[in-house]
Amino acid sequence: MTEALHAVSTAQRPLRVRIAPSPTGDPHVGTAYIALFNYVFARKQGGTFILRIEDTDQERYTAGSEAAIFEALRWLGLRWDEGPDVGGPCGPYRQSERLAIYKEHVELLLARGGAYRCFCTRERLEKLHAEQTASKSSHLGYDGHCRDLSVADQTALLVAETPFVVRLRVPRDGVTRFVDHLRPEPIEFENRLVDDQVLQKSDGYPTYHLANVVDDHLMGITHVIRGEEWITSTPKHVLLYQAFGWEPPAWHHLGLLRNADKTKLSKRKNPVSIFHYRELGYMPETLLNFMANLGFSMGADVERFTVEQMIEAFEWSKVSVGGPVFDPAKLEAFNGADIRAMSIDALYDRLQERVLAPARIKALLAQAQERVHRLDDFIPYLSFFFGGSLDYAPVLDKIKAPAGKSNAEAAQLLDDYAQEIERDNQARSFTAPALEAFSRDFCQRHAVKPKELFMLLRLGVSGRTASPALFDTMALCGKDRCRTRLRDLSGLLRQRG
RNA sequence: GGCCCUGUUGUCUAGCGGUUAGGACGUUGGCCUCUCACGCCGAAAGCCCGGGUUCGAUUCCCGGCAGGGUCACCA
Repeated sequence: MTEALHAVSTAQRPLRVRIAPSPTGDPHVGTAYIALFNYVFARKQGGTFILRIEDTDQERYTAGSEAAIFEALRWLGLRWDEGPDVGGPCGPYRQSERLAIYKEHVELLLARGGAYRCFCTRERLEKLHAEQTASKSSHLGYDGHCRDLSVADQTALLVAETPFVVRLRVPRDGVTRFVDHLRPEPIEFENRLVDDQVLQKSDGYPTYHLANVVDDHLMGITHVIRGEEWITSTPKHVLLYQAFGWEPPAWHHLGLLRNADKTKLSKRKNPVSIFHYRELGYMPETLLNFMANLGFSMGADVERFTVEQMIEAFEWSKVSVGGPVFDPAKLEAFNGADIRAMSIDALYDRLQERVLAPARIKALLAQAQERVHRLDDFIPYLSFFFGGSLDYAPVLDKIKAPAGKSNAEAAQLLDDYAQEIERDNQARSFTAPALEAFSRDFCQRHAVKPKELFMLLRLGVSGRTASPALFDTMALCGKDRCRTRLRDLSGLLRQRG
C-alpha cells in the first residue's frame, strides 16, 4: 500500500514547483524559508520555479506588498522562472486575474456533484458554531444543511438572489490518505472529520483551497513544498484533485519556523520581516545559509555553505521536519563570521550598497546640516540612524510613562502603537507625514498627550532627548529599526513594573 | 476538546542495533593581548518516559507523555 502510494508521485511530468505567498503585510522569513527549499529542489532537478501571488482576499490585501515580495526574494537571490512580473506559459500568475478560471471550475464541480451551493447565512453558521462549541461537540464544522437541497429549492433561492457560497462535497465515510514524502508513513484522515470546505465565497472569489488546487494543476505543479500548517487541509486538496479527476502533486510539508517558546514564528515575538534583516545589515547569502540549516543538513559537520553547494548536495533525505526555533543569536554569529571573511574592498563595496548608499547618506545629511557645526560632527550626530538596539543608559531617567499611566500601561501603549501602524494603510508606508497623522490620531484614541507620547517615541527611536523632527527621524531610521527599538523600550518599561 | 504532525545538550543538527553520542550557536574556564573583539585550547550540558523485540537499543515495535499545528466566506 505504502509502496503503491509512493509510486503514484508525479510520473514523468517535467518538474515544476512554486512559492505562493499572499500579499499581506511585510514579506515573511517563513516565505523565504519555503521559497529556498522550492528553489533549491527545482535547481537540483533542472525544474522550474514559479512565483504565484495568492491575492484572493480583498480584505487583507495591502497595496505594495506584492512589490515587496518581489523585492525581498530578489534580494535573497531566489530567482523565479515564471511569475507575474516575468510572465510564462501558464499565466496570469496573480490569482485576482484568474477569477474566470475559478468560476469555470466551480461550475464544473457543481455539475459533477463534487460541490454544492450553500445558502446558509453567516448568522446561522455562527449559531451552529456556538452550539457545537457549547455542547463540547468533538468535531466542529458545517452540518450539511444545504448539502442535498432539491433543484427546485435551489432555483427558488437563486431567483431570489440569495447569497450563497459553494462547498466541497466531502464523502461522509471512508478515509483520505496521502503520502508526505518527508514522513515515513502515509497520513490518513477520516472523511467524516473533514469539513465541507467553502470553495467559493459569496463575493464570487475563490478561497485558498480552490484557487490553489486549480492553479497548481493548471500550472503543472508536480511537487508541493509548503509549511506543515497545511497538513490538515491537504485531505481537502486531495479530495479536490479527485473530484476534478486530476493527478495530485507530491506533497512535502516542512516544519514550521518557531519562536524561542516553540510557538509558530510570529511578529509579536520575533522580527519576521525579511526587510528587518536586510535593514539591520544581515547579508542575504548569510540569511539563506542560516535558514538552510534550520531544515537541511549538509552532513559531515558542515554548516557553512552557499546555495550553490546546497543545490549540489540536496536530497530530501537530508531534510528534517521538526519545527526549528529561529535563533537570531546564531544568525548573528554567522553574519559576523562572514564579515570577517571578507576582504576590506569587498566589505567596503557591501557598505556602499545599502548602509552607506549615497541617497541614504544625503537624506541623513539634510537632517544634520543645520544641527552641526563641524564636518567631523556629522558621523556622531547621525549615529543612531545606524545599528539596531540602542543603549538607553544615558537617558534612563528621562524615560517616563505619560502622566497618569503606569509603566506597564506605557509599555502596552508602545506595543499598540507599533501594531496599529501596520493596520493603517498610510502609516504602514512609514513616511513622515503619514506617521505624524497616524500618531496624532493615535494620541486622541488612546487619550495621551502628543507631547508625552512623542518624547517617549523619540527616546525609543533615537536614544536621545533631542533629535531631528520626530517623524523624519522615524522615517529615516526605517520601520524595522524603529520597531525593534520601540520593542526594546517597551520591554524596559515593563521590566520596571 | 477532536484530528494531525513532531520528539538527540538551552538552541540548530549528525547519527540510521554495538560510537568516549559528532559539529555549530549560546554559556563557561584559560591562552593570546594595552582594552575589546578576533583567534586558539578546554569545560559543563543531550538521546521525553514506560514496556517490549534483541546478546545488545538513541536507533525497531507498542503505549504513554510533552510540544506544536489545525479546526473561517484568511492564506
